[in-house]
Amino acid sequence: MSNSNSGQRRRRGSDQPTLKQVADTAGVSTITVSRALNTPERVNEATRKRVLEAIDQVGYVPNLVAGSLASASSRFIAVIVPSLANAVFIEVIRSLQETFEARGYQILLGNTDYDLDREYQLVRTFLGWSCSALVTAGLRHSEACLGLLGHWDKPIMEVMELGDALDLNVGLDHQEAGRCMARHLVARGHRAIVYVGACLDRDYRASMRFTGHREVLDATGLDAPLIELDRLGSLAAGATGLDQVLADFPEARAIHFANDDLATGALLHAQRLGLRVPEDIAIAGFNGLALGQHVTPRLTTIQSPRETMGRLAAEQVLRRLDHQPVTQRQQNVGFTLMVGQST
Amino acid sequence: MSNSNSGQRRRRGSDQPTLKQVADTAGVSTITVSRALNTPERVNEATRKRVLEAIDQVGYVPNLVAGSLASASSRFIAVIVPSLANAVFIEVIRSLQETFEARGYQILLGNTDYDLDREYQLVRTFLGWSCSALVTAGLRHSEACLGLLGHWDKPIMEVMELGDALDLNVGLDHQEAGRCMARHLVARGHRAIVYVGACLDRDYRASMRFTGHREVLDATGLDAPLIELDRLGSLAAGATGLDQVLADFPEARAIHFANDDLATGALLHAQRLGLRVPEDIAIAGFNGLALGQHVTPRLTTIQSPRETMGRLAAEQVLRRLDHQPVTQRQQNVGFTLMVGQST
DNA sequence: CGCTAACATGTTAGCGCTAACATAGTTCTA
DNA sequence: TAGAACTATGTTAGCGCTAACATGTTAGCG
Repeated sequence: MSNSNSGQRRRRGSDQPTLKQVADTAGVSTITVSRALNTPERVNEATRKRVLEAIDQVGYVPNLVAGSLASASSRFIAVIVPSLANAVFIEVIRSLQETFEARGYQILLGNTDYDLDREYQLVRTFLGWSCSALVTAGLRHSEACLGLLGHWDKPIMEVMELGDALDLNVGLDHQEAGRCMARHLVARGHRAIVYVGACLDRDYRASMRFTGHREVLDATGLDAPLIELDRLGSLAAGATGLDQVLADFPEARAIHFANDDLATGALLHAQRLGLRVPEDIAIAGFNGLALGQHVTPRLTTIQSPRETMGRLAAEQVLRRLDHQPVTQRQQNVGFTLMVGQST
Repeated sequence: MSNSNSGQRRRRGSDQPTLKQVADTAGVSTITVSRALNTPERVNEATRKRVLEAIDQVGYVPNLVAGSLASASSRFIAVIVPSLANAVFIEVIRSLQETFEARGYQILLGNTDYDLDREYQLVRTFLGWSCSALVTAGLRHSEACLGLLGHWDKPIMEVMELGDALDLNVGLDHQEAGRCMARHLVARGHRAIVYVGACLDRDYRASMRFTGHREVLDATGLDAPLIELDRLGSLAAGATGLDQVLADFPEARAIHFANDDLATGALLHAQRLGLRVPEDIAIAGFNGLALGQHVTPRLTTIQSPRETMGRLAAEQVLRRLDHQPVTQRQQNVGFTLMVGQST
């Protein structure tokens, strides 16, 4: 029996004002308040005004959790990157964030630390939050992760590189970028060229660039020695890289670094060692970070359009969320060789 | 009348498996499945195993939105910073994220772009997500924002600086840091010292450092000229800053920059101009970014313990969330003067 | 003036989960 | 050996909101 009052359970929940209280204050029903907030064009202007006043009056803050449960979707966009230590991802995140936030979406940031199992866990968690879309850096995923995403019917955007994508794809051709820089070095007359990467098994985009690099050197009849550092790209690692090249390949006259952090670290280290760049050793990087453009000699590098990549990716996803047709599921943002004085 | 079948409403919601289906498969009630996931120690081991198998079997992914609504709290931690362009905040975010993620909390990142109104909007949104705690960079908030937070009963952590905090506080004394560097420059024998900042109205911590700087110069009987750049700290802005000092204060022999980006930009620009550092002009920064430690001459700067700050802040919040007593509501993480060759 | 369409608002029934209370079985204590 | 204390699991009632359907009201039309 419903023992009407005595045996009542204590309520939980926050003691924040709810839609109901706003509705009572404004003298309308809860759904009208809901509509005044979410689809204002469907509510008479006078009513809407009354509702907004009531909201102010009672100090109402919408409970987005409840809204998301009822509508089975949140205004979250899951963004998964392999690292927050790398400026490249930060810049992509920043431009994704700007574009999404302007449209009322909130980014949910996940960091895999280059571990596909962690990616799977993050995807699981994010699916649990009823995200509106997923943006992930890279095309490689675990089987388990693919299993989850296979059932999912919301937009999936894979950024950074181009290839066989699950859904949407915005990026650039890393192998071609590697070829491009190798061609430049060869054209400069260099013959003894070393490629220096950091953790290429994890940063597989850098290893794709090495593949392109090697193709060109092979075709030119040159050796393509590789030095792999066991810690991720940083200025300090770049200095170590230079030392290692000098020790292992004293004949080397040019170094193609996997990224600008390494290259700049090496360049600054060369200064400390009293080596002339590019006369004694030429140095090239990849990414086009501000850093490399401020050192003397200016770093030769490849500019990856990170802002553009983030913005385009976000716009593409937003288009899909607006049910507008997406004409190009894959977009190549390209890259630009920036010839500095370091080669 | 309840027309039992014909007039049924169509359901919405995702077609994902729910707790109920797991429960049926495992032959237990939903609450047991819930407990097996959230408080496993309260479920018999054999039962728990059966439940976990059922979860695998049906491919269940917990709906965290529903869970949060029912429990009136999510495992979100709101983190609000003024900028993602500044490496300092990125590093703090990274160490917050590591510490929180290890304990199963997810960061909800907000970027105010140094705008207190945007901070208010972000706080509103985040409260709507039933966050477990709020971490914010800085002690300054709008009235409206304080109004919202006043009612809120969950942990609030203010990081970066020290002062009159709402709840918890981990940071350093920026005014003292400014004094420290000014003392160093004076001790080095410099008399004509210029402070160069960027958007000091927004980056008010930098202006606190200037206040400390001026105090010391005042006490020494020296002028404390200030140059303020109208764009945020970057290498390029630092170069501009140096140019401006050379133009406006040709007698200047030392520049105290508001941060390392500016200082390093100026240092690299000095190299391009053929100026000797520190003989022609001494340069000092603030933050202790890796960058400044790799240039030649090595930058004199103040190391702010950003990793420590993030970790301590997160640990303090976690302690509060675990209902453990928090002994120190305010923690000073201090700073270290790092004397390089640039002064 | 009756009909339809468009608009404005309301009623109802959950979304999927967990807090609170309830109940059974088991171990321990006096 | 009664019953207190503990363990393991279940039942019930929402959390606060919105989709779907329902109803009322006004405008437009021949």
